[in-house]
Amino acid sequence: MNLSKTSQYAIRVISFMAYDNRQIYPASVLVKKLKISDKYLKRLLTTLSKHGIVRSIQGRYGGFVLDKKPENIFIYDIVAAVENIEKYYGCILGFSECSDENPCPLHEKWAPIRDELINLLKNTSIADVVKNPKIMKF
Amino acid sequence: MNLSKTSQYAIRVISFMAYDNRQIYPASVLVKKLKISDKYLKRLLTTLSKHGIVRSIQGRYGGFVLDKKPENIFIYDIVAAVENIEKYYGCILGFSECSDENPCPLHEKWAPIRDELINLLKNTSIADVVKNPKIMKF
DNA sequence: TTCATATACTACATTATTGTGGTATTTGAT
DNA sequence: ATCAAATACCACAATAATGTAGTATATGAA
Repeated sequence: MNLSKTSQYAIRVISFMAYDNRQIYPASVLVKKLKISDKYLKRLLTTLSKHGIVRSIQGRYGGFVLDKKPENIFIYDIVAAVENIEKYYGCILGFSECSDENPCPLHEKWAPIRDELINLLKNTSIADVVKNPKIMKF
Repeated sequence: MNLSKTSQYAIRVISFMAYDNRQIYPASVLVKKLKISDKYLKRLLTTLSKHGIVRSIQGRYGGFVLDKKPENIFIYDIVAAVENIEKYYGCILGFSECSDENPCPLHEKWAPIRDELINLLKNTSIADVVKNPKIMKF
């Protein structure tokens, strides 16, 4: 019951870049700092650039930069960029036809919790995350 | 953000058995009723019997019976029987060292939601589920 | 005792996620 | 123009979850 590893990686990278903002980071530096598998992180950064969350600068002295202010990048956007966000709206028992109108037996209990989670993702920006980065060891 | 398919299967089977309690169901009947892959469901039922949630009766005219009253079987027990329940207690950002004392940046917001979910699983019995089985098409 | 029909077990197949390797392409500094 | 150093791309490897096949074993009814 958590975000995918890919989402977690993405949040950590973006957070690191936000922590010391407006600087160009080559992927190699991010790999070393965050200890995420080299090729996987590079691919992830390309994905994030295609979704307008980072900007990629090719060629020598290139790298990646945040494309928005940390206050305007929300966890939800990052998760939606790297995995299928629909998953987070699904029925906890897996009934595709489950809805407010046609609820599964757990719907009334689960839906509010699910909504809280989605609101958490939607309302939490990378700026919020970076306010207390202690555990992230930047 | 939902239970694993295996957990969902398990809940549906147990719910079906609770809906018409104290009857012996051969796996073949459960497979047909619930449209879950034959061998996968049989293996799942064996797992559930090893965890004392159902009782298996071998040989001709055998099958599976609930081993407790539906009021005493909780979603949490079923999930814990078929997947690693620790997963549900984990940090949303994946930090293994994240805790109340050493929180990740999302911990304060996430922990209460996570606790609500766990309470939902712990406090909801199969009897509760079966009260409104409409969507389950029993 | 035999037999039909049930569960138990073992190994393999498929799929999705995560991780790796090699090469092509881009581009600023020289 | 060339080169170093960066991203982009493509194909494959490893792992975990889910699904399938075949066989062994159990047991009540006849």
